[in-house]
Amino acid sequence: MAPEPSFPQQVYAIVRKVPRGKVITYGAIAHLLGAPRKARQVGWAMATADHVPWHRVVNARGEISRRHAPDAEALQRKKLEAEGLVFDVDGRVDLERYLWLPNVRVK
DNA sequence: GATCTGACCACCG
DNA sequence: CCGGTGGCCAGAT
Repeated sequence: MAPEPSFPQQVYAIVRKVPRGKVITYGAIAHLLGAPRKARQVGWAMATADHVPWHRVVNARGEISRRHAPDAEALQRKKLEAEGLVFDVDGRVDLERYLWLPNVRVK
């Protein structure tokens, strides 16, 4: 049996592929891994994640998820803005515009 | 080992 | 889009 990469590891692999100026949602990641209901585990994976562009991961509504460290929320927004993303007054981004999915290269 | 909590989402209304 | 509910699973107490 081929030792498949652990769930968190697969999550990291996807997050690392997210290009600059784009974002991905937890649900999208879980869905890509074939576990649409496992989105929560994606969050856990991110919690222990390191050396991954975690700031490019937002929730299903395009908003920055509430985290343990309040500072990180502002930091995440700052980084995304630095990559060209625009937040609305509600602190959300247009997923239709910024959501990135693998295999679907935007020209 | 039961219970609660948590970087969440899909579904329903 | 918003709010409530159920589900999933790992970590902490």
